[in-house]
Amino acid sequence: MTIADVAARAGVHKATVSRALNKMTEHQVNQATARRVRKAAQELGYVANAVARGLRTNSSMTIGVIIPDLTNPLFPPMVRGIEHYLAPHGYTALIANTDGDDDLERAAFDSLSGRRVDGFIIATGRMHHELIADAYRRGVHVVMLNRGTTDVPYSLVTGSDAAGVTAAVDHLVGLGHRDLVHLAGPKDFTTSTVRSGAFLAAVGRHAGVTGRLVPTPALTIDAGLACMDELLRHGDAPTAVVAGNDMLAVGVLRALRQHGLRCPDDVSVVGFNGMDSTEDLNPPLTTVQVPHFEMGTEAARLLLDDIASDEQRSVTVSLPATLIIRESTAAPRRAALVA
Amino acid sequence: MTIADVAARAGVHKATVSRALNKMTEHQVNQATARRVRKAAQELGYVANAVARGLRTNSSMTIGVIIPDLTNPLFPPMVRGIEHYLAPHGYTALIANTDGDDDLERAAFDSLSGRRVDGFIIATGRMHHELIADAYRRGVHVVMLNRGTTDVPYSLVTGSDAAGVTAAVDHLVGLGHRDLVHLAGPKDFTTSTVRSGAFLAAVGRHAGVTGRLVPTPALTIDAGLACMDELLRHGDAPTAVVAGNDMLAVGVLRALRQHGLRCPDDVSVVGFNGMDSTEDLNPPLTTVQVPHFEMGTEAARLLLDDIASDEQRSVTVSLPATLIIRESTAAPRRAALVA
DNA sequence: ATGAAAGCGCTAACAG
DNA sequence: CTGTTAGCGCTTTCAT
Repeated sequence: MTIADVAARAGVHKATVSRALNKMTEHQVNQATARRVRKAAQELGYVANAVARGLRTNSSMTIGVIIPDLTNPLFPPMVRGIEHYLAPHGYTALIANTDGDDDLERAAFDSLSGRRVDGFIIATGRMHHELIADAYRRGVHVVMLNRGTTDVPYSLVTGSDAAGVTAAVDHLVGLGHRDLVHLAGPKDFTTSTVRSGAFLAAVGRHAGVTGRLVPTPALTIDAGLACMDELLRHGDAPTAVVAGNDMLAVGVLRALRQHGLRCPDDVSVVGFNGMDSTEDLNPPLTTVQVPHFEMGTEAARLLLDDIASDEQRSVTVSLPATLIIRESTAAPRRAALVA
Repeated sequence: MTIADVAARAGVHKATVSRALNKMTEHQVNQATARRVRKAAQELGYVANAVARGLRTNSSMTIGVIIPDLTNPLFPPMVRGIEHYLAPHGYTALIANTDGDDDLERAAFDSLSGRRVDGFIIATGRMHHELIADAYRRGVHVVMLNRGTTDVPYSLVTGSDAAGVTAAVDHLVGLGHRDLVHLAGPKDFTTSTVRSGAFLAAVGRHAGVTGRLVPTPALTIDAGLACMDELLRHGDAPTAVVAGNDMLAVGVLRALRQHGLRCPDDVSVVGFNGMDSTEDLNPPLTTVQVPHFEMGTEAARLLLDDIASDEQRSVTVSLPATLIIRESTAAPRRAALVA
């Protein structure tokens, strides 16, 4: 079914059909004709060929979304947020997983470019990124999500990590903790840097409180397990740990259990991200809730605005993160003994 | 950058460029010329326009994937499996979320059809589905994933739910349970039907064991909570429940806690699906592990095969599900008292 | 208000 | 082996 079939059935020219069926141009055509055309289209079950339109208009009405790992519960809500905003605007998201692999990322980017997506939302985010610098040079529309790049002034949508970390530290100190550890995540993630800085600053505001930074090689359960295990082996354990994300926190919980320690009795743990499942962990995890869905919609809005106006703004939108207090944090026992 | 630019720079005709750059036709062109063309393309940073190619070849090299809820941990691994198979074959997935809403589903299907996807993988799955019947009539390539339709003979990829449920029941009965409940999920999901049937059959194989079927309005934490709460209020609780999925199981766990009951001491619980997080629930959940990633790759393989041969096979691939025994199941205490 | 004609970037016959 | 030509389905001037 093509536009020609509809034209034939309605007894008009192709161009008239195009005009009648297009929201922007339907006023240019006689009411009665338009109705006749729509009827014909309906009867034939005609669906406009977006590919042909794209070729002609040089716009595909699609957005490339690059995600490191869809399996990480962080990202699906963002993707939903993105689609939630795109769909009513007639856009579709092409989603590509990269497993954080540079080559796959490049391949995904090229593949999506070849498909002439109108812009990208990129939720990857090493700090230095050849790919993104390239894109910027070529004038490709991009909005960064979750993590930014320092190389290039693309717009960025994040959770307000700093505020979240600060709230976590204040909460812990308020409970009486004096020896905190922050499991910081990989050094080359901008989020890690921001959170680490906020952690140190927050700790510094409280007299008599020490805060240690422990980098982790990844943001995974295994990394959290390994790092906490290390700390425990050296008899170096703090009374409370602020994990860089919920996965690390789960790893910490496992390490504690393996060493016969209990949370929060022996060590308090705060997660980061507010994955749904944290409520049903053992114990239910105190965590910093980040508004992932809204981050997605916001990124999509920014991108579509940029595309519509064909400019490349450079704003940073930071959505509020809030501390959810559950059962993995309590007053320190060991500190009481020491005192 | 178009094919014409490359042709000019290499001093050959557009068609030659097309041939040189296309894996299928590059043998038709002189080695030296081909090298010259590739060099020119490289230097200009030429990326073939997939839209134009699609218009010409009437194939978009793109697959529509329809998912009810990306936030359900069940689906991301399937999506990754799909992409894992598609990418090396040059295909890209267009993913659409439907929230299980019929209208959104229709909208997604139409939108993807307009984009001329070469086929669909549909992971939705009410048993009767206007949309899918339509698609079948129109000769659209579809593979069903996770849940099937009874209306139309599309190929289907599932986990072997029946085997999983049977293993769960045998495990429970082996522990000494004689009174089981299966939280079955909505009646109009094929998975619910399959699991219910398997549950009854498995129970029937053991003398002196009763198995009750309790349908739930949805496969959510809240539904699990409500249904278990209901059972508990009526003093009607079994010694063990086989939940239709992990979310329901989490709900059951919460209901138990609210009634001051403990798992597995008072009631044993088995989940279904093997979401990652079930390992860190309180208590770690015994569950039936379903191979989601492989289901995704398998569905993609089936679909691409159908597309390549332009036929519509009608096979059902059922991938083995395995019982993972953790701490939410144990011998019944109450039964011992009764005996 | 409608029709005619051109062309988006590419591939596939067909010639040569 | 390479060039010529036509056309995929649509939108967009330009006429009328």
